Amino acid sequence: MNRYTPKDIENKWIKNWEETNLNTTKKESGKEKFYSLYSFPYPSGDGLHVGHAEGMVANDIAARYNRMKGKNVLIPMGWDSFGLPAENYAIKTGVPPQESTEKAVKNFIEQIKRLGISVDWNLELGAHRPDYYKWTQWIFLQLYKKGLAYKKNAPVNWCPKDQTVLAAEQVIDGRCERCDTLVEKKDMYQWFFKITDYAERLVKDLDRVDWPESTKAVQRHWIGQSEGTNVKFPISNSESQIEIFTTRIDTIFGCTFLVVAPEHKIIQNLKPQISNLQEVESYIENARNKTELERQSQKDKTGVEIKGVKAVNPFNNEEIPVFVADYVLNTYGTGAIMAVPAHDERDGEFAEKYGINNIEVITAENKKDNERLTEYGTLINSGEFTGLTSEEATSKMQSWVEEQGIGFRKTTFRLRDWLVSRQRYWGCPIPVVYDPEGNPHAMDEKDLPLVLPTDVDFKPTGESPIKGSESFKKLAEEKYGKGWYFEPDTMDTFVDSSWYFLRYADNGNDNEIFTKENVNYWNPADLYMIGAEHTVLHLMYARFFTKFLFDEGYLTFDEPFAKLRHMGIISGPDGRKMSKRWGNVINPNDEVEKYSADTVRMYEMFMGPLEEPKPWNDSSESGVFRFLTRVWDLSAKVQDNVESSKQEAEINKLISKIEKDTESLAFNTAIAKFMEFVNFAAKETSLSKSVFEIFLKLLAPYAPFITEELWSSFGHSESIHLQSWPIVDESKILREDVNLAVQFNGKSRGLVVVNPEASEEEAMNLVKADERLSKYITNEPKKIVYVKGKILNIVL
RNA sequence: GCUGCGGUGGUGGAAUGGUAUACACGGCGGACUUAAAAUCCGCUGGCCGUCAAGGUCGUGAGGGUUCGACUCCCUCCCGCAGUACCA
Repeated sequence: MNRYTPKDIENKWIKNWEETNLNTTKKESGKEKFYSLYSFPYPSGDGLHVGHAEGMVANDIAARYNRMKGKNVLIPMGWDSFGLPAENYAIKTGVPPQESTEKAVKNFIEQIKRLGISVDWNLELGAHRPDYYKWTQWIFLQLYKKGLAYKKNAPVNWCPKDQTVLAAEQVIDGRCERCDTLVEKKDMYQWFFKITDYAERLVKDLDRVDWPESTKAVQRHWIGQSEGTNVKFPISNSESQIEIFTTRIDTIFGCTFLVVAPEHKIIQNLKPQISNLQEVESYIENARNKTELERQSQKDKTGVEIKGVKAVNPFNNEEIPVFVADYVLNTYGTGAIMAVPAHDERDGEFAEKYGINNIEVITAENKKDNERLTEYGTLINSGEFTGLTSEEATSKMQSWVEEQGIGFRKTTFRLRDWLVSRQRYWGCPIPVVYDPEGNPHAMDEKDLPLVLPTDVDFKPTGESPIKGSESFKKLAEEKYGKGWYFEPDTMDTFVDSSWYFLRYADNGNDNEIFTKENVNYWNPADLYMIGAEHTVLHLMYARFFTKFLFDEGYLTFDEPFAKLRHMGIISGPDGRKMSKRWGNVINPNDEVEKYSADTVRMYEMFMGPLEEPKPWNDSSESGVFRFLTRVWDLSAKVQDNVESSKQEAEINKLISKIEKDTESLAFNTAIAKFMEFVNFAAKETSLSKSVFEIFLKLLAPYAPFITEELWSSFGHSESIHLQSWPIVDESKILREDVNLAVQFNGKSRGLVVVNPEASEEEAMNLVKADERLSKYITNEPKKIVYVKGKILNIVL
């Protein structure tokens, strides 16, 4: 028998599979479909990392398994290829992003092929290619038509280093998620998508998808649905009112002041009444200049009373002061709150500082003195509502404000509209043109794509580099007339990745974004593998787009990812996060060179549960290589006519184990079971060919190369990957005697070997006959618990 | 603080009500070899005990439910991740 030489074997089969179009997507009638989707990777110049490999291999095992199970399988790949790294590289080196991106893509494709991922490369797409972004622009136009894409002047998050605005979701702890620079607030005229229209559905429909609970929880939290009440408080001596939002209307008798956000428009309306206008205005000016981080991290609450203005509590007609304070956010609720210092931590803290009084209106049985009760309880000091529970009072008070016409029940969300403009070059151009007066006009669909110009200077200036493009200017004037110009901003790259999964099956279709037939056949994805870092942004935006296209009648489903799993983050061998800084980065292609692609695939799956974080361990990896070598060596023992009921039994048991584990993505335990089988088979003097061939089929999704080579060495001309998944033959599984654990009072004392169908009496007789066990029987058993084939517990 | 996940040998982990530690790594001992590598075989949770038979403890801690608990329930501790003035 020759030795296992993976490099030659693997390269041979990569070529062979390509030549025979093995991975071409098939859509045969009468078959179920399986869509195995890997999240749109950014084609970085550094190449594939172990996390990519982990997710892609999981997708590939699922794809190959389902193919053998007789399904039509789609496993595509594309590139989230717009974005800052390529542009920054261009600024540094002058290499156009088009060029560096295509180079990186080429490298990615080679690496993915080398891992044996059965991607259909005919369907490969890239966000940066005009044949793709034509349709990104098309979606923009559809949103625009429905009023869901709009332009407004708003204070936005501005990253001074990247020289662009950021979405709320891209600001982490007041810093730019990409470069960690402190984000500034800036008023700008920008494009938004009205994702807030979908807030309720985005929360509710999470109940329908098979996703990790943690990911759903993060999305729910981000969207932040709260049930509450809007109530209008009249202003004394004025027509104006301040509308507040509260989730605790039951505490309204304890409201001793109102607070409005510094940006609240009511302040402008009340100006003539304000006696300390200068103080109020300087506070507002001050708050405006604070960065997001400064506002968040200040420990003390600050604020100023708006003197000369009093609000009236509609429940008890008492006059209360009004403050402006930046702990109230203009972007949430109505931008104004009723403050109840006795039952809210924040209001309490503020009231203490500014000497405002406290009225307790809620009590509970076990409440201590001086304790601030923030939970529900029973109402006190609340007029006719006194004595009611918080729940009862909430419902009565809501009815009352509705009757009075001064308020209503309201569901409020934390989610804000999605700011999509970016003042950068390497992104999808926004398909909008301005007339000489500066009014925006949507482009006509037939004029798409609006192609990114190449005559630009990449240096960032705070405005899009596209502004300087002569060709862009010329194109606009030729098409629309003198003085017309294109929108120079590009779209957030998250727009590109919000719909790519819908395009694969129709990639290259220049007439429409996709055919309904294809898109609704393959989608939603049956397995979406994506890093755990993408829990809010991409997933929420993609769900929004899908729901929009569903509403527009293009899709028959409104959740894009039926089943989603994260791959656990792999840390370095030292247990630290892989980073160039620590020199602990494992490059999957180096590992392929060192051992084989099959080894890297199986090791990454064997490390631990797919979703758990886990450290890389070089010597464990060599254990997987050892396993594959043992598989290879086993083939030398294979003979045509070996009759072994034991081997038949073992392989049939293995079929159902591997099937169960593969379906539940428990790849680590599946591999352990392969190893157990090999440990068994290695002890046999000869191995039945039919048994070994079943083994190879089971292993094929995991280790596609070695199995293909051995399969072909047995004289098969058709690929192992085109074979059907083996079917368990129950009759071959031996009803062997089993070890029955024997316990006394729940303590294990030994075992007896019995037929799994043995009666309790038979089992007891065996125990009595066994000296080492019978010695424990000191008196008549009080109770005997017998579970066939598992346990015999004798209670004394 | 809140939300979610987790805590099992020297290490990665297995077992979701039934012999805790499968599988693998590492370690120890042995075979083969001039030697090494590779390969193969055996042992490998702690403690007591003659390396025996056997006993005993043991899944973060403490309680509970059960014939029986890593698994279910309660209280608490610790770690990781996300999030944070959201009214």
